[in-house]
Amino acid sequence: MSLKERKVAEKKEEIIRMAIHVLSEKGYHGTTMEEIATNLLMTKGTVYYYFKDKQELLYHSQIMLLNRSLQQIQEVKQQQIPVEEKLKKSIIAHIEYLLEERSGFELMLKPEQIFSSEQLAVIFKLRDTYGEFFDQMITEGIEENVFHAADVKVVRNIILGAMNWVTQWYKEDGQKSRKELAEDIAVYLQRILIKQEENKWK
Amino acid sequence: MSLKERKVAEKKEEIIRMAIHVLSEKGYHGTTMEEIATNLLMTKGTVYYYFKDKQELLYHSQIMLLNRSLQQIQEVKQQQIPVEEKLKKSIIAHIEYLLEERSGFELMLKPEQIFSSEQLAVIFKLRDTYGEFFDQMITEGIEENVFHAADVKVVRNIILGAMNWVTQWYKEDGQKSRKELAEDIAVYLQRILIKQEENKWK
DNA sequence: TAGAAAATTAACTTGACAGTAAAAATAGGA
DNA sequence: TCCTATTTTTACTGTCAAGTTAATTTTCTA
Repeated sequence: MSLKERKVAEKKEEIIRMAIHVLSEKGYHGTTMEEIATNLLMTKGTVYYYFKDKQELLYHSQIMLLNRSLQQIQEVKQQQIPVEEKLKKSIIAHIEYLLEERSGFELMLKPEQIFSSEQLAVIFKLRDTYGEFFDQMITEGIEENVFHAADVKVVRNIILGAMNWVTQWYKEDGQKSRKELAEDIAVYLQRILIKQEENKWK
Repeated sequence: MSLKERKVAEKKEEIIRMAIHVLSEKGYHGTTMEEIATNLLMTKGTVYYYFKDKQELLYHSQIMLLNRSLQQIQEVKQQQIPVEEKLKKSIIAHIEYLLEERSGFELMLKPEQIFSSEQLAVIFKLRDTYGEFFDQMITEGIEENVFHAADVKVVRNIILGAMNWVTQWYKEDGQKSRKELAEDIAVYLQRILIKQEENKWK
């Protein structure tokens, strides 16, 4: 029983991964169920055996991506390091993950066009939880007087925007590795918040 | 003759504007020519009379948006003000325009999925020109020693990303007006580059 | 190893939408 | 007012992809 269930789950995951892959290249409407299936050497019917319809498949793709992101940031959060370090690590982790999946994320842009309101509720909840992690870090930094006071929500979204935009312009051409890029961006974004060294001399 | 031509041009523009509007809500594949037409109280056939096909219509939508952006930033560029002010004004203008059209821009995200390579070349050229304005300001600021040295390309894209992301999260609910929001974001983004006041006291 | 349950396929239906073409309406000048 | 250009509509075709269904194959178990 559990074995069989695991097999089904595995298959589902396989399909979801491919869906993420294809969807990211062609967008929701540009992707056909047939194409997803063919890429996995199966037929459309099989995909429909595991997923009710295209929407549901895409929905699960989003959930998987979001959950993995959440897991990552949760790990960072638990570490016993200064808050500015946490923020930096979170930014780096986010960008690296984004570039790895360079993709699925891109269809997160207009979910209202696609999902049912129940599905949207779940997606937005997860997104929000993710965003709140950043809020917490920012607030913490402000309270500890490491960061400038700021409109937390605005700053959070500046950071998210700058990070998520990376897929739009970064080319994997060797100029800068993903890691280097992520670190650079983290440093620049930190500047928005961190109080300068100079203050310590006053 | 010229009068007739102007009439045609006006009609085309009317269609383009509606196309931008509908496309922005539903995305490229989610938008039908019929819908664009119906919204303008005309029939699909009329739209095809003015535009060869859907792709061409969308293409012209993009060009219009980009050209208007360019015009705006060019105006800012010509002003005789300090470079950090120029940057700030450019950011504010960009965000305000973005929120006004809250829309058409969103389909700029994956143009490769839609346009022919000739069309793409034009679009990318315009985009690039736009980006270069920011590069110039950043470089200028660094040379004048007003800004920190930085990887210009990375910083430019952080700024663009943070700005363009606004459509994803800003709600027109009165908490903050567009103008206030734009100004706040400009201030935060400036911090990435501007050398702090404190330096003057060293 | 028989036979049921699960998984897969092939062939089909359906609907939607891009694009077309010819007819109809509207204008504007002679 | 008639005639020609332009503009608009109507009704159509063709295609493509989502989703279905029944038949077939595979897998598992008693």
